[in-house]
Amino acid sequence: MTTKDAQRRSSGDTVQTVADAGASSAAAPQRIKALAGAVRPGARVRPEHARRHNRALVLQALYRADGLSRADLAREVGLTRVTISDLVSDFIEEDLVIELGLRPDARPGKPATLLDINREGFAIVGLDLSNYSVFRGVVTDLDGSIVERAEVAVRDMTGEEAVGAVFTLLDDLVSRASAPIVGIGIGSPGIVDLDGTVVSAPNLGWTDVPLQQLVAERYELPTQVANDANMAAQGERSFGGASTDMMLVRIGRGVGSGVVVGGHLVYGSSFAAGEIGHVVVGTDGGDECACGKAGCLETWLASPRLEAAAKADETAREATLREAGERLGISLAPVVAALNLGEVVLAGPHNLLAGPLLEGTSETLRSRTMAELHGDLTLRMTALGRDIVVLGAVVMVLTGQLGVS
Amino acid sequence: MTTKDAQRRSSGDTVQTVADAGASSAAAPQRIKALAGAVRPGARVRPEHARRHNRALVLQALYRADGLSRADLAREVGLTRVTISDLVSDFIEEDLVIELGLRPDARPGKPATLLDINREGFAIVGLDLSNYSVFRGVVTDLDGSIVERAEVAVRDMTGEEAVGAVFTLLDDLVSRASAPIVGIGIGSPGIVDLDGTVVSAPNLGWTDVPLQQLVAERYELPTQVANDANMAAQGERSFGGASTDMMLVRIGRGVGSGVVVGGHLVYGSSFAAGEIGHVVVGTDGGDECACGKAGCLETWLASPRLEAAAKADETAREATLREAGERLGISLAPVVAALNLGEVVLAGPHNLLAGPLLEGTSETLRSRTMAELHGDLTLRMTALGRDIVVLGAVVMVLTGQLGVS
DNA sequence: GTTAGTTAGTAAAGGTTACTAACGAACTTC
DNA sequence: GAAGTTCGTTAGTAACCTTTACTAACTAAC
Repeated sequence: MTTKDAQRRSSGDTVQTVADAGASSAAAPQRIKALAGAVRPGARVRPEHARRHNRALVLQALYRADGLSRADLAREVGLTRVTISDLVSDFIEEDLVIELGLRPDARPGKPATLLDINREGFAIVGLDLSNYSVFRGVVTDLDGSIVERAEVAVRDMTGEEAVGAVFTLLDDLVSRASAPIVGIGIGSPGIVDLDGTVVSAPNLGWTDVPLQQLVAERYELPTQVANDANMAAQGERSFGGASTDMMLVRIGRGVGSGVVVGGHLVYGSSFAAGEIGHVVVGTDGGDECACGKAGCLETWLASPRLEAAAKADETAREATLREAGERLGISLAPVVAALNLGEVVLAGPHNLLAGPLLEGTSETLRSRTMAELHGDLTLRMTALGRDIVVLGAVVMVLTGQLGVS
Repeated sequence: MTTKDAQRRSSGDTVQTVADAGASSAAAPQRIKALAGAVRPGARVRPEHARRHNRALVLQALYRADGLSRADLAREVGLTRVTISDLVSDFIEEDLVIELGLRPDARPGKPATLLDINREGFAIVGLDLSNYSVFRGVVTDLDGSIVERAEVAVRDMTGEEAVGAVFTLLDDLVSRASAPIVGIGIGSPGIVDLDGTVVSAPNLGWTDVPLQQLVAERYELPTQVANDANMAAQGERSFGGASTDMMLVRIGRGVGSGVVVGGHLVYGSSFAAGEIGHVVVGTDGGDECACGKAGCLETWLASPRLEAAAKADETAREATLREAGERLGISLAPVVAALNLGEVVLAGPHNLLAGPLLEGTSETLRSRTMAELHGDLTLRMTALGRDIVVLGAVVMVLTGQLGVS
């Protein structure tokens, strides 16, 4: 098996991230090679690429429904029992899959050996840099269950110093992980390109910061950096059970969103997809915005305004929140129609969003689109709360390294 | 080679369409098996699936840049010269690729044998059912050059009768094709699902008409049926050189669009993506629409209104057209921002759209989004004119059967 | 004119992958 | 206890792409 491993490892493409999982962890029984070097779209397929794809399918099936046997997997994935056995034996050798024992059912035939992903045997580190006063981070297992938390205050930090804060936070979390780390996911504000370079994040004073590369090299771990709202959308997709055509709208100091089409995140022609905060809403003016225009979505929805309104009397509070919701509905209606979205999810301060605002958005969306044409549209709050970005970061790592989501 | 061929042909998945290309044409030297039975996403990869993928890559490279040698292909695609030679020899046997002769250059080394797709050796049939008074059809070669045209009047035809008109048109075109037909593409109005069933097309009185299946069985040819605006977007992508993140807006009796994200057409959660005609625009009312709402995009932009305005005096004409354009811009702005589109293309009556309307849309889009954030946005008319839908249908066939676009 | 170096394309051999066929193991049902 | 069923493995095969090595055909330079 040693030669086989060496060959498999040496072959293949350059990967976005530098190192493989487990390299920095003594506890790792074997490297995880599940998707190390994913098949790039549009590239040729060699036998080992096919193998990787099939490995991902098996992991995905195991991840979704635990307690499957090899024979179950064969039926589910469409490969033969022989091939599945071969793939599973690889996984078991890497400690990525474990045998749970015999299936307890009373059925004819030899009892099946149930398998599961070794969900607690590996860790993932997720970071959320979107809050202006604090960077938050977590360590989770493969299920996304949070096992460690950490924060570092960053108020007014910018540039190199902010990068240093990321390292401080990661140093802490990585040292506290008790299982081999599969990878690091980081949700950053601003425009982030496909290589995980933060093209522009004004609040952090970052311009063309190759954060993904910096982190990957420092920790020798596969790293994914992406926009915070996009990561939140990923998190909602996997852990919030959102549909394959959905939009996640984050409302906080600003307004951002992540758009998922056909199960895939949309990046856009210059990696700025989801940046809807400075779209002008309606044809009747509005407050002046920091960007120079008037009536931007952010002027209606940014949390300072909503919080101020919330402190007013009950009637004014409700009116302001409902109007904000209506404005959101007005600007989302064309997007919902054009993409035929099945679901729109809001994330942000629950006390501000969950009441009249959500209702206003919902009613406006319905009254401004053709519901009968586009089928049912679900509008709801996320159930993931504050952890939505870090969980999204975890999903990005799971997807990138194991092909699982 | 015979056993090999037989095996390759017998294996494989069920295909959306029933028959392979060339089955009904005596002139076909061999079946085209380029992509017959495309790899479904999420399904396991067997060796032959990988082969199909690589075949598509080679064809794609040849399609885009003609005059490539086997060695060029090897460099381009990333496979070895040996493998490329093997793939190319298959293509040549199928008559899908031809040798052009030696490269004329004066370079060191053995002169290369240039290859090209046999662009004139096969035909594709494309139909456009979106006009309310006439079904249009064409026969093209693999380049999309139109070699035959046909029409059939369908004013007030609905239901079975309209299906009959499709058959009449196809009978004519199929009989006039002088080369083996690779497949049939049909752009239909209304909601069309992934199987090519017209879920709903009110103008034609169609509900759940399995048009793709009907045509595929009748002509024993691979068939693709999709929404007309979506097909137009495909046509603009391939033959109009549009970018990978774009939107094509068709303005005629109604307003429809096709959205392309990351190079892929968006279908939406209930196959109604692009249906933006009945989105309410602005917050200042508008004319009543047949759908019951007021101020729908169609009330501002549908061609009867524009034509009426065009007959008025010059000042009123320009004002109406510009206002219509502005309304389009208002409703597109959120979509452009959310998806970070690089390009928006208009298709429809040139005399109505190309002037003040386009300008109004362009200015409105710029003034209501953050151009500096989203990079340059191109807004333009299509150069494909009336043929945009039939050409899109041709692209769908090319993509579906040869993996080329 | 000869030699060296380069490029194109082919041939043979080898490794990986997943398949089919067949079998033993372990259980239920009659 | 015999028969049937299901699980997982073993053995052998087909398909695919690779590496290595070769010939053919050209340019460049001495």
